[in-house]
Amino acid sequence: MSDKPVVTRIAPSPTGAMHIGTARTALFNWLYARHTGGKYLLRVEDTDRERSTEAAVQVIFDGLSWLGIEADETPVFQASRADRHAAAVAEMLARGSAYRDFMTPDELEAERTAARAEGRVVRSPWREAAPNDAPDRPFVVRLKAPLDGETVIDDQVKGRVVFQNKDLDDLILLRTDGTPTYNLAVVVDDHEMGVTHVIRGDDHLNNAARQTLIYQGLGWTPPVWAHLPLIHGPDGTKLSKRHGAQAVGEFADMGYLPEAMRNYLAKLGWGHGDDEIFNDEQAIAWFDIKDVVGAPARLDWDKLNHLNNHYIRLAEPGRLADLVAAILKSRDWPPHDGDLEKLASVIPFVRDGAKTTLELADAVIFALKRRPLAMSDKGKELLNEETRARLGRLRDVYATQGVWDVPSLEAVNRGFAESEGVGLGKIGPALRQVLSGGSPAPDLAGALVSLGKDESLGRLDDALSLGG
RNA sequence: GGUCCCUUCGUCUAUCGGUUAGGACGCCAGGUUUUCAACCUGGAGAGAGCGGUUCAACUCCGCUAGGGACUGCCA
Repeated sequence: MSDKPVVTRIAPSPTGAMHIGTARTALFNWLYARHTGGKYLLRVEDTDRERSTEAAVQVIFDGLSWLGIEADETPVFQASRADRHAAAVAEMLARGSAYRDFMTPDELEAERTAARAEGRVVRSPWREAAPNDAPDRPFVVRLKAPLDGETVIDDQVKGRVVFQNKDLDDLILLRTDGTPTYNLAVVVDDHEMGVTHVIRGDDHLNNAARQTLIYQGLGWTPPVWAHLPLIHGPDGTKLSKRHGAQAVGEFADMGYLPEAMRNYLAKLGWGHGDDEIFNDEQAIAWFDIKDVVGAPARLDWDKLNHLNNHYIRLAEPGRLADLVAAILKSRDWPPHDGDLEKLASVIPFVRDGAKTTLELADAVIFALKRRPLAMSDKGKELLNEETRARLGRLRDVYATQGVWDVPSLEAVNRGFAESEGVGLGKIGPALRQVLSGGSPAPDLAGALVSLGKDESLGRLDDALSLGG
């Protein structure tokens, strides 16, 4: 709220996969920090020891670095800060803004039922108990929240949200085993990490009010809040596995480029006028939390594909070659010497129609095939006597062709068809089969160029000698 | 049940009370064409409903309906 430098953070919990919504939240935090010249931090919320695993932590690191949004400082692990959390609770106890609650699980359950029936919030009888009434049994520490008045969240996305304090319960700060709960840990960590802007999913909007009370109980100033709507599946329900993908890693495996994801995710819930395609510099220059849309957005595969295609067409062929090679390897495609170079030279001819690098991998196979190519049934059908003779003459034309590029070969093909007195339609399909062996391939000239003169002539010779 | 959030073309969105409600993806039609794409041109397509405030409402307010979140000693 002041002119302090902005500090944002992403605080995922390592529970197995990193949801794409978490990735977008990270993106927005990153964009806002960059936009304001502030810092963007990462904190791993691993206080749930049962679910947190090292592998799950790695998933978060991998997902974030794949997306290209690196934190400005080394990650903080929440579990390692337990002593700080405990100290904060001790402070609250001392200040009288927290109390020990000795309710048994059964009593709590009964109170919960009663409270719900009466349409009110759970209240503990220990809230006003004298300190020396303390029985000798396990207890939790609860926030002693105000019973009346209101708590206002001046949210940057949702606007002014007012909560009646009577509707806010005394949340648990420390569990029976002395470990801190999420709401306490978040407040303590955010405060001590110097976080100025908490930008997170709007499933936390209610928590913001209660966390504000904790800030007050500690005598601290709450951060600026910004609650982002969630990302839904194409059908408007919560995004889940059955929508095709949910985790960041899955998008990577499906052949999406990180810059395409960044552009697409940025456009989900935020926008800058009519701009659809923009790079990181533009996004950083334009981004402001205040422009984030308050309503949930649905994941639109068509649009993601469109953007991914755009970025595939922009990418360095060498980089795409590496990506495609990795995909082919995972399909047990045996690599040969020079394949990587071949890929880089072929990719420019086949990338226009590729929505993902998976499709790019499909599109490139025709060029990697080794002679002699197996002829498809369709190819055999097309190669009748007449066509065979014609391709023979075309082969001789190619043999004398010096400049082997797209414009020249297009001219050659047209000229040849003319000299034969037929349309290209009489030649193209058969030639395509001969060159590609029935695999998807670019247009004729593109196929010839990406194959190279020697390979093209070789494949022609193979086909023409077949059944002589 | 209680508290809170959300609601413009199929989808993502623009619109700071006055616009023929704009763009993008997708869709449809046509063009180009040797396949599939890509590409070019054109087209259809929206303010959830009902009240109110105002000279004027998609925009402000209220109600209803429909989605969603929270209501855990999970985060």
